[in-house]
Amino acid sequence: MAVTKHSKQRDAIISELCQRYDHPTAEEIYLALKLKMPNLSLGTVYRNLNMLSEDGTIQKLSVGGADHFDGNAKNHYHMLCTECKRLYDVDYPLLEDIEEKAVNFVDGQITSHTITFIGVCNGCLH
Amino acid sequence: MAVTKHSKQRDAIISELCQRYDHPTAEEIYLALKLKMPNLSLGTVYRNLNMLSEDGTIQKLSVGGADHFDGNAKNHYHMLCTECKRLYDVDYPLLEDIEEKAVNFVDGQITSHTITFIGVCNGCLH
DNA sequence: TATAATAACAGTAACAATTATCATTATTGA
DNA sequence: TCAATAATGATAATTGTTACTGTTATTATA
Repeated sequence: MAVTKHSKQRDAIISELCQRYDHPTAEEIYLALKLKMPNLSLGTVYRNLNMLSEDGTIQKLSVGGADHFDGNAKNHYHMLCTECKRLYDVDYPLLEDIEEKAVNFVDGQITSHTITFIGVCNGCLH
Repeated sequence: MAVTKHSKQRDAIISELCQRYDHPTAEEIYLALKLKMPNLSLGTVYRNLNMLSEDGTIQKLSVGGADHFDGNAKNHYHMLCTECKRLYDVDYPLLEDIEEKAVNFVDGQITSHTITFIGVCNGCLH
């Protein structure tokens, strides 16, 4: 079902997600908001994150383990640290033409693409 | 723990995975092999797939929902159909230098990268 | 080729992440 | 203001995966 009505919970979820750059999981958002909205429900967080990512308002990132969410809906790339499992933004310039080029290697239509770099972050190297 | 001894189950799992190009989930491999090995255990399939992917013998692909596995351990790209959720190989040429270039945008070391095209496959378009 | 050490197994329980259900509450348009 | 219904909270159910345990199979060595 598409997003139609407003709700304080949804606004809080979006606001929380857009204020942070650590690509939290549903539970991490839930725990953060629970402090200010003690009777927020985890199901509500999941429901909203899924609706919003289907809307294209936010992004869902699946990299193994729990799903992460990104308040920045514009396509950009990520790095996954194999040690701490954290996801970082990578400001590598968008490969504008990669989708058109890839069409030649694909039986179907391409609507977007993701790039994830795998490695170890500086925090974990030291 | 690393792979040391041999087993018929492990050989069957590798063989099954290398014979097919549909990047099956653990359960799909289990169901396929169960026909010939009726007392194969799902836990054995998971255990072996995880060990083998840590070894670098195979690849684990996390794209949301259940993990998929790829018998081709060489880096290559994939396309995810948003309709049928199937994963396809994309023979797009490897971006050989993208990791070196990305280092400038990352706080850490990069060991590999993945690219996933998102779209709708021909089967689902018709 | 027997044997001892132990990796790998099957079966099952436990766990974690996510989704579904349902009665109640909040939002919205008329 | 009120009716329609989207959204919520609480909880149950489901799904995907891992951990545990006693047994079996593999392997190296005698």
